[in-house]
Amino acid sequence: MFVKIKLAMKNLISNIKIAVNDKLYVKDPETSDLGKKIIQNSILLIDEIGFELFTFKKLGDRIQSNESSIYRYFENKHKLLLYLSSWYWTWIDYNLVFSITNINNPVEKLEKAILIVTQNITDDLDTPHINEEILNRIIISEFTKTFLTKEVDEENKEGFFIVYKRVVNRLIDIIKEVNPNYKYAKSLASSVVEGALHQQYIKKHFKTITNFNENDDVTQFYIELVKKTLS
Amino acid sequence: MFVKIKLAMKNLISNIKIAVNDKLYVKDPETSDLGKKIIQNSILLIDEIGFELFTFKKLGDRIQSNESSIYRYFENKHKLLLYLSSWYWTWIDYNLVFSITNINNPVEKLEKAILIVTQNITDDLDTPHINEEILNRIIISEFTKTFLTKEVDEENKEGFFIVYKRVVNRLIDIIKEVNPNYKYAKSLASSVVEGALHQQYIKKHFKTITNFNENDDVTQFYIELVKKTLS
DNA sequence: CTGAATTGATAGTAATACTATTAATATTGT
DNA sequence: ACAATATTAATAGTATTACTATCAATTCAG
Repeated sequence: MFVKIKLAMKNLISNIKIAVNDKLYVKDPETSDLGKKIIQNSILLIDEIGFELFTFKKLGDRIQSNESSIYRYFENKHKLLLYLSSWYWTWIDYNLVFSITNINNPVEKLEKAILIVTQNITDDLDTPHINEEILNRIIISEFTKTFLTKEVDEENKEGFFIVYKRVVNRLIDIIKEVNPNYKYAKSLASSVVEGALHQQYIKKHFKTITNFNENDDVTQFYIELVKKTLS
Repeated sequence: MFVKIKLAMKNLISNIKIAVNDKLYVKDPETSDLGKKIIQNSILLIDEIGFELFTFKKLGDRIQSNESSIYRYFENKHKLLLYLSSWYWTWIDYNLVFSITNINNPVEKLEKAILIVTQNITDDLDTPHINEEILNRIIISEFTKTFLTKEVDEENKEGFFIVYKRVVNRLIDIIKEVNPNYKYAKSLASSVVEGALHQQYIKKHFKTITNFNENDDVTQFYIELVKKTLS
């Protein structure tokens, strides 16, 4: 029965187009083949060579298209990364909402929510042109850079980070449900979401300062940490 | 008596040159006036315009020196940022070690250590050409970028991040002293050090997902979190 | 006070991050 | 089926960046 409901939800999600803030693109990449190719291959190329070395020229070469055509979809690579990030957090948000629907026990809800934001991601086959596992790797190594810029405040006002903050706010609400008297619900929630990305990064690159191996989930660490902090 | 010892230590620190991994520079900037000017003004300029827009040309203009002269000290701006970061973490490490010397109670040690890595920094007058308050702002907004690159693993092997990891390791040791049975000492310590930077950033830029105002210390949040987690 | 080291000035290169223009191709509406 | 329109491709061009190389000027040290 539970499985059936989950499948029904999954079907639902596969028909919902993930809507991204329209200030992030010049032309919506979801509306054309070239657009989808840009999204799909930018994810692969950024994963391969990193965001710093990624250019629209290289992407054009890879998809046998022209640099200038890519500029018709995105103003610059920073906006493209913001687009990919918004897409990712929207997808996480859907998963979060679905995973806690119909669950009434706050602690159970908390555990499910933490799982969603901390677990290792595998590809979601409902989105053929986007590989979530690879997108997750990009988020782990590149997302932080989207807001560590001189333009944060303007871009924040334009709503480029709302989806990310929405995910954090869902966690905040659940934390408050579990313990309405806890003083630092906001900081705890934002710590978990950002911290999970950092732990996933260092388990690959700074192995001496983490207790996890590359394939481990960091989930248990965060569930224990949050539950103890709220007790 | 305690104050006297602290002052004696402070005098000690003022005579100890903060040594930075010599692979990070071409010529040691501490050995010349121009070198010190480069350090001093790179901190100010990066703080003003951000690391992305910072160039050696602009720095040269500012210190009435030449771009090519700056290249005689640092290979590129990335190495310069790594230098500043190493300097910062070495300075934090000194402060950490001094603040816990002669303290035997592990919990007290823990609280002092967390204070050092989470508190708002003010200028240390023992280092005339380096303004720690501003350097701290740079670390908050730029340090994470030093390791979120495709070259992390090589640079990590070259030891560019040892001082940072040394600070984390000091915390790990103290955490283990407080609770030798806790399974995630490493991840907890690295979470606190990186998390504190993130909380300090968002209290300025993403105010809705933190419980702190710009001038608040995030220390209390972390002390409570760690103590509860270890209990 | 002379030779070595340091710094400054200038020039040059390849790559990046675009903009502009025009041509080629595909799509659509009637 | 065909003209109008939209989309994409190709090419060229610009300012800036991130350097390297060379040589002249200055400083410093024995």
